[in-house]
Amino acid sequence: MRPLFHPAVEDVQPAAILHALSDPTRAAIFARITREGCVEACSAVSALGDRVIPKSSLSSHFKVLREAGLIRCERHGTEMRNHSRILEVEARFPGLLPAIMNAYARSLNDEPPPS
Amino acid sequence: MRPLFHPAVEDVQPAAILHALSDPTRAAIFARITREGCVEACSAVSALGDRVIPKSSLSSHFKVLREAGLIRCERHGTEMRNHSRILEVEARFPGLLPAIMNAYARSLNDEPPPS
DNA sequence: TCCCATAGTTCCGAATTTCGGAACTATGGG
DNA sequence: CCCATAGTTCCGAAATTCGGAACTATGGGA
Repeated sequence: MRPLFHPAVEDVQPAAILHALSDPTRAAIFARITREGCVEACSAVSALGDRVIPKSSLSSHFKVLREAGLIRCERHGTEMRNHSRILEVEARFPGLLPAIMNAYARSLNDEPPPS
Repeated sequence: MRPLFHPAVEDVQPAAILHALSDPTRAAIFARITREGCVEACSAVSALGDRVIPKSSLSSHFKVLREAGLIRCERHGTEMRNHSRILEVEARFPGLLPAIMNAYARSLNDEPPPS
């Protein structure tokens, strides 16, 4: 397995970032990776509410985030470690990712889960 | 023709905004409406580079922007006037729209059109 | 009033994208 | 060498997007 492709930070496109984060599931995954520094792929499953996300869907979510330049993925043994590229992206597009994550946090506060 | 539906600002969702603006054409339309204050729909066609955007596509782009809460549309006679809701959205999600528009502006500077 | 031009919307089939189960591959440990 | 774990790929079904053609709404004449 050759290392996965990651775009150089100067090739990262706003459209790709917005598309990647326009999916709440991916945004939650990215938020978690950023918050925790490093997250192993499958462990993210159990953490996103109680919804079960199929492995194949998760795999493609990670691929979208990686190709958008939002995360860096490397294999360690049998597991995949995912790191946030937020600092790199922040340098290129100042304020973008914090604003997006704040917006999601805000809207989650506004609408607590329908209990 | 009854007035079009516009979401209240407190119902505006980050996912919808990111999805709407993840399309460069829509982002350009929104940027133009915001910059100029008010733009009539079809006049936006000629302004987006030299690419011809079919009327039906334009119509659905405006619809996506409107339903995401980014613009307000009202009919005046036979034409449609579109206003940016950037101030409302800014109040709810501070920094979000400026950061997105800066990011697009930045990436356009980085890659001038392939002449 | 009727007709026309302008401006947008709707309809609908084709192309593209997303979803997710099942099968497959990679890696490390007995 | 075989197995368990972790992810990826494949592929058909479902959902979205695209855009041409037909349709509708509005206002300005004649």
